[in-house]
Amino acid sequence: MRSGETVRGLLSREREGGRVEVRGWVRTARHSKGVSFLEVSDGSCFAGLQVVAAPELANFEAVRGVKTGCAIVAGGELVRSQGKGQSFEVQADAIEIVGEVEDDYPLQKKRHSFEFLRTIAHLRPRTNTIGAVLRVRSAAAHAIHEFFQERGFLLLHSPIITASDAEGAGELFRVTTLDPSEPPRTEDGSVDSTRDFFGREAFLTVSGQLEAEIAASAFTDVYTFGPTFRAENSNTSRHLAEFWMVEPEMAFCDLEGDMDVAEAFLKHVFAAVLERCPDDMAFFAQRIDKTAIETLQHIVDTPFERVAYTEAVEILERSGRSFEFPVEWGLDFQSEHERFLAEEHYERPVVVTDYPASIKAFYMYANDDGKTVRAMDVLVPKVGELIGGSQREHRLDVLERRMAEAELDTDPYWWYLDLRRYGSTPHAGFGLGFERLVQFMTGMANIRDVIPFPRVPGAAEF
RNA sequence: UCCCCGGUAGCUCAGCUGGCAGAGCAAGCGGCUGUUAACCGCUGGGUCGUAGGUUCGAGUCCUACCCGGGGAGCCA
Repeated sequence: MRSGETVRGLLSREREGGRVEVRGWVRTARHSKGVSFLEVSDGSCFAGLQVVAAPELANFEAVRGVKTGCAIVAGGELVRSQGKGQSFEVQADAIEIVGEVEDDYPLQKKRHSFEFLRTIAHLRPRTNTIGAVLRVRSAAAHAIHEFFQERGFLLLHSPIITASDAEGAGELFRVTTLDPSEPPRTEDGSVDSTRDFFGREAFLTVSGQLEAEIAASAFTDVYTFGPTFRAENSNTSRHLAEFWMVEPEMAFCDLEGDMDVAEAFLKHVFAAVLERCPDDMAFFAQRIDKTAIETLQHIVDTPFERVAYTEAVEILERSGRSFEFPVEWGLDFQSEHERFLAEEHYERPVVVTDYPASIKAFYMYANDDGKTVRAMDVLVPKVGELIGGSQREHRLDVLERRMAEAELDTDPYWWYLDLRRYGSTPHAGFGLGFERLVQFMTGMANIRDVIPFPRVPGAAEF
């Protein structure tokens, strides 16, 4: 049952001829008295393969009952198509109806709203749009591993369950095996976490960065690519409670090296997807976002601009534009500011560096000016920030001072501080939300439609 | 969490200043010899999100709640 060729393979053949077998699900069926056309998709590519059934088939009457959603295996000669719209088709000599479809199959041969498709997440991968999204997602994931592996980065499997709260920010999901109705309690009445599964409080990870820093202190260049979790009650088209993050970390590396890698990384992933998913990208350009392909190609072809935060503030102030939110040194950029810089001022991706320390995390390397840190954000046209990264503070005394200023309890970070005691090196890394990357590549408006099974506040179906 | 918009057939929607519940697609049945989201004909299909209220009469007006979408904040 596994010997068949994919639709992708059959359609990419040089020439017709030979008996082939195609297996998949019927996208649309057109029946007339003397001939039936079944368009079969197996998910291997955007296009389906047309199967032509004639009355000579032993089960022609049954084939006439095949409709959208049926699973079939069709064998026959691969021939040049007489009709328009496809190069090859299969002139069937046998069609096995493997899985029938009940009358209430919800997918139709027409456009559905994405809201509706989310309610049938078990069937929506069979649609044009979600199918193309998930192929692009897979190709992008492959390209990400390819980029780092080719450069000798070690893949680190950072833990999903952690006891530390990276950055001290973001709401955490609690991991516990205690009975919520009757947890063990200490003498003062609070929940006794020492009797929980791990003997302490535990949470789902919000970032693999700190663990990646551990690994970079042994393997030099490492990356993580895994799920992360945020229990924020934010209900937007750009947030998920469960999402995937890419986080490289490099020892003996400063912010300039970090930016070099980030730029090469984005160019590699976009170029790979454009090359390997041309039909899917053409569909996005046609139906979702007209500029989808040219936007990615532009980023591949264009060197990124680099500008310090302080200079970027001056550019915004001199622009003469009236922004909804104020521009002032010390304030973080709003989306409108980021988009102005990337879309209108530079008309290309721009990396903004050296942000005020007050708006960035405690672990970022402090500049000598006493005001800024070695942080960088990659801003791209249309969406703004795509990557956020920094050179890390590797000087123990400075790091301890910053943690004190941030009023962080240093006890849970004893191992993180140890790294600064034993062979500390300048190092840097960045983070990228994988779903936002897929959103950017495809032009999909809602992040819930670029992950197979979205988890958001109030919804974890499927 | 805050602001705005919405919820009518399986899906996408129309339904006017309150007065008999509608269309297209899908489904079922029939027709059609090369279709391209095929086409043509017929048929079935409704707790108008939920609960109250106003009214002779509510899909329509009012209140609360639930769900969905867009935006904001926060972020990736």
